[in-house]
Amino acid sequence: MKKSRVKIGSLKNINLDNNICVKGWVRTKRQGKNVTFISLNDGSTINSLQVVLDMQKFKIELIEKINTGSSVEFSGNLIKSQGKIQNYELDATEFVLLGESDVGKYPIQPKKHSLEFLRDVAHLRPRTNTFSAIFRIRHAVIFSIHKFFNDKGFVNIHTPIITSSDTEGAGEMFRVTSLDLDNIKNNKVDFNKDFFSKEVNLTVSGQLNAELGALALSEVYTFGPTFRAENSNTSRHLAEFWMVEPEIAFYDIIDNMNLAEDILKYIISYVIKNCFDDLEFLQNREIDDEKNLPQIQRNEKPLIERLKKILNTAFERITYTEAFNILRNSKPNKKGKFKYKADEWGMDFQSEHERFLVEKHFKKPVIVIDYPKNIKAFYMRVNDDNSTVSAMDVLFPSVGEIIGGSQREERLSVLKERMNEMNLSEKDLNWYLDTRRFGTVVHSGFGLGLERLMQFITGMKNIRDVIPFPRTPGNCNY
RNA sequence: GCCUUCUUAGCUCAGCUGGUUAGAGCAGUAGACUGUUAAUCUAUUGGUCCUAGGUUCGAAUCCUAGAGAAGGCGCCA
Repeated sequence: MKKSRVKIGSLKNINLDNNICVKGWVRTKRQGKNVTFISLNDGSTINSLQVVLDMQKFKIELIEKINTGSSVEFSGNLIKSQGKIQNYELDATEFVLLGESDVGKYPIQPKKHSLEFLRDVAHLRPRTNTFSAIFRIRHAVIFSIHKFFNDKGFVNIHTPIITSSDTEGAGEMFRVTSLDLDNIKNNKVDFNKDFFSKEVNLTVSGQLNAELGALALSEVYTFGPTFRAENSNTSRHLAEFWMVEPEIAFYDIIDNMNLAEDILKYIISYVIKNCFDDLEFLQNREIDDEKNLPQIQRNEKPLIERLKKILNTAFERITYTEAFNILRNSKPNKKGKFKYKADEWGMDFQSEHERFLVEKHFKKPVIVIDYPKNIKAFYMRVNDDNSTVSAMDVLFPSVGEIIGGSQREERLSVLKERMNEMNLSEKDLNWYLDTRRFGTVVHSGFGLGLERLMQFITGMKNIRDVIPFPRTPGNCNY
């Protein structure tokens, strides 16, 4: 009788001395004269299963074909382990080698690889402990986001990936076309002949479409890929990344801040509860990694403590003007330590300023609101002072801006005026303005960068290591 | 896009102010040993020193250009 497969992650719920079947990929093999030990992982947990092969029960030629990277099905008894590291192990009675692996050519060796090298073999890096942990956590984060919104009665709206609006000014866009680019007549592109009869691009944000949903369904969110063709070469930027964008009718900026703080805490507490083993692994990895760094460059607290601290900390909420004054009067500013001096109200904060506020001054997440209107987008609601808008940025330690959002401008005349100021075409956005023409309401929303949040939760320093297949300038493999 | 640094074996790295035949650990291979834990021990294979020019009697090492990578900055999430 063929036994059904048990995932290695569920073995802790199974009684010892049960006969079971497991399938997975070999991490390491230690072959001996009497017994061979195999460390088997199937991706369900960071803890690989030790499989013990009694050499007298099997042909040695068959055992020799089992190598790092090969896939094997083992059947046997789950028994108490004689080893010190694991509580139980599989005493194999039979096995089937499902897929061989040429260990001389398999790039993932049973040793520590650099993250840079693993990026080059991104198609195989999920086979490592680090990346399987990260991708399990990523799943938990995604799932918790949907659960958070679902439990609150939000409706998930799929906003389009291909879009004709390039109004947001959120960055350079990727052009989408079905034209034969090798045969353009007169070097002049006629978009009337293109698939959509107009110029279209990959979306940089689902916000404007989400607003349409909010002004009908009250509470909505989009969660999808967004694309920026900016030539950004940093450890915090991707050309293709995932963004969560809730949009809520009848919410003002205070409600908006509360929602942002709530969801971040919810996600983090969900991950601590459901991915503790993986977090612990990443925490130890980080500690190990930082041993080679000078004290100043190390994290003050281990990963899990940093996450827990977020849960029991009320985020600091300040206005742009308050933040500006703190920066202007700060020591580094007076001593000229900032690369960009904070001396003129209206300036945009640079990452060094954000880092000072979060890491040095308040030592906790900070929400900055009421930014000068000149440095913010057209759809943000103009405050009564007529010089600031009801924008909010949530700043996190180490990753910086993790959320950007605002109360939206619901007054048709003010919105039109702002679009005029910024030279945006009313005609192209008529569909958007209709929401203000017919039953407009106060509403708010924000965008949460999934990968930025992932960086904070996993402690990974480079954003390319928290997404399975990173897209960056000059890099689109796999 | 800008600034800085880096590129040596499959991987992680050493290689001094230019000087003969470029080294180590791991992986691989052969063997030994063993309830092991990234097992251990012995032996051993393996190199377009990123690429193209240049300087020099002589270049992994110095210079120029290019490619790729990392960190920082800007744009932002």
